[in-house]
Amino acid sequence: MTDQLQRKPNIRDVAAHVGMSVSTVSRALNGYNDVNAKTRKKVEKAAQTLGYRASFAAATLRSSQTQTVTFMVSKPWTKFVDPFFLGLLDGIEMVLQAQGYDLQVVMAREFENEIEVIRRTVERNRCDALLFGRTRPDDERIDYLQDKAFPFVTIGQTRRNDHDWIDRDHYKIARTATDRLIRLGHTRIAYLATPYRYTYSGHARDGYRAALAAAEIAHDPALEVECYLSRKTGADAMTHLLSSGHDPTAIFCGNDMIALSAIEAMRTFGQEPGRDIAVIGCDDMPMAAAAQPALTTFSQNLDALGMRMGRMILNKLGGNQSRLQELVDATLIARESDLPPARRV
Amino acid sequence: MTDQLQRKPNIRDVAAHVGMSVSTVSRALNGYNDVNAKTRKKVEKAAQTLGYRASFAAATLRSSQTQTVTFMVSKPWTKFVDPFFLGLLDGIEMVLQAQGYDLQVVMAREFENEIEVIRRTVERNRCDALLFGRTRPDDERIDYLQDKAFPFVTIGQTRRNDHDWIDRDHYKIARTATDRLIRLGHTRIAYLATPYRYTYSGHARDGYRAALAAAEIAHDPALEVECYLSRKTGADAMTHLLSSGHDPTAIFCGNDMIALSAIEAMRTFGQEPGRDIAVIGCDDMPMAAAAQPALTTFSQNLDALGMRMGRMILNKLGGNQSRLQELVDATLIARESDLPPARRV
DNA sequence: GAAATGTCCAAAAACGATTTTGGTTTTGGC
DNA sequence: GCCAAAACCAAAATCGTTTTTGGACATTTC
Repeated sequence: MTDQLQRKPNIRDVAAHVGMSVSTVSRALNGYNDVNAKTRKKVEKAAQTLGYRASFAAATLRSSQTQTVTFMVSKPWTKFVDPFFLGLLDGIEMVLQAQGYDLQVVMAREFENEIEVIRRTVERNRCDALLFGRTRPDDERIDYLQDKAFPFVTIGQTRRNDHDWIDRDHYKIARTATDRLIRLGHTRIAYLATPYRYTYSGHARDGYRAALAAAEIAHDPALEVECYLSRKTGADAMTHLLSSGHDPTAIFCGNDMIALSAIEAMRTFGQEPGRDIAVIGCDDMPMAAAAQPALTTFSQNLDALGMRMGRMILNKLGGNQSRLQELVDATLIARESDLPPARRV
Repeated sequence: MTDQLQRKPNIRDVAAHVGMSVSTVSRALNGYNDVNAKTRKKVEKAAQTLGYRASFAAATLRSSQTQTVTFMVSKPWTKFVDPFFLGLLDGIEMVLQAQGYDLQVVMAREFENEIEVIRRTVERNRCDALLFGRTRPDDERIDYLQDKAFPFVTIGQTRRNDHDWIDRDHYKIARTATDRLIRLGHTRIAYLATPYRYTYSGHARDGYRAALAAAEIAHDPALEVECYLSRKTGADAMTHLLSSGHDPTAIFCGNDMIALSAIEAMRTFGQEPGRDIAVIGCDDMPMAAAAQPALTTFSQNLDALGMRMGRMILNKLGGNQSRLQELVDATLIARESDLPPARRV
């Protein structure tokens, strides 16, 4: 039995090398406690020198555990460089790998594809748990996974909300932003919404409306405009508002992309952000700080969000049955784009 | 034999359901041609109604094929929102899935981690091929994979360059940019380099120097400054140049992040990009077009790059032994940040 | 000193597919 | 109508682990 094998060594080779049975090697390597410490050392050493690693397929087949968590990325995230994305993964990965879990990412290029990607992943048993975001009020992915009793955590809520999720508090964000604009003296405040298909967008709208109601400002439906995920969507919305005579003096935007796009459009009307129209965004993407004027927005602590999400899914995998739901606060980052209307003079 | 099974159906259930042998079902489902078309239809239908899908682990174990390609993301890409990244994956995925391959992404959070992540992935046989970028002149990942004869394609070259890669032509990019600045009348042209640890950075430097040499402009080493991957690195470099009296009238930056950061710094010296100092970047990230003044830079057609990369790896997986190496051109996007020094007056 | 309790390990049975081997039917050419 | 070739299919071997079962030995307890 030479140490130099042509083929990849398997567990039998290791067993032969140390002169013990296959089962002992397996138990030694997998940290069972009914194996002598000395034996374990010996086995580990042998595995090391032989360059042995357990076959993922074989281990999974037998134990039906993959030690892997899958994050599914949906179309909008694949197309746009959302700062949200990579920082989040970083946080998740950090937590998972400490417990010996791998993180892998798969992509769904079409909306219709999402459920199919999930099906394949679950039914072929390619991971132990799923993570994904962009939840909708009625989300068939969640129905499916609940039916299969497959562990998952989402970023974002649903109408029924009877599952595990983590979410930023968009209601509070919108409420805070709108309150602030009101306090600055604005009354014609527009809301440039992220697509309503997503649950969080509705929460933000509720926050916006609640702030108006609390200040006894009549809610003007024309000042609520739904935007989409193209680069120019904020500009379109802004152009619509300004050319239809609804002239807002302030806008709260569902995200920074919309805000920056809207700013471009308002300039073509000779309106200057932070002087003629106050602007507040959300997400604090890199461009926000660099923009002229610097954009007032809401931070998102991605590493922290990711780590919390990672801990939640580990919790699930550990067998915790209870419902896990976390609402995360964002903090306002006051910069220069939201000065009061008084400044105009 | 009821159609409603508690456990997940396996291939035996399908076989029993259609009253045929397991091997026939397998061959029918895997597209072998020695199975009657009618039989195949029947089997597929049965699989459909039973909700059967082949176990990934079992199939991989037996066939030692995963039908999966892994893209490894390295630290800098995980930390920064590099526009490079997601668009690229989109292109790769599109090509792979058409041939029935899955794309998955794994992350290496530390530099030292990269080789370990690759080892685990390869040795546990979790995929059929690897993709990764950020190659260095001497890259141990490549040594390892060549030793194992494991299929891979990189984004970027190495010193030996005896492997399959795809790369943007950074030599040409730098040459074009520097030529252009020279033609605009500049002679004190600085190069704010991406980290030299990466191969492409050296290529760009070579292009920069070649342009200077061709115009018989003496090469001033002080005008070459290496930047890193932090957000402020371009600013640091620019500050160094301006405060040490090396005053360039033009700069070519290894990427847009460096360029935009440098612009911030030059403004604190009262220097205005596109008026006092010409600036050319590279990558055309979203911020580049939106900046004031809009940044002259080089495009990168990510979908196309990704698709080409996908085709290359499929080629490899198809058994093509020949060396695959592709150099991709980028086109200059002339905007406002690189006007001639004459404009100063 | 026997019984009970632990500790450690070997043999063998899964896991669920693919692939090999070989046998039976169909087809087609003469 | 016969034979060779092609088409089709069943049985069994195999991939490399983990887990179950149970046995051997040492140590403690009565």
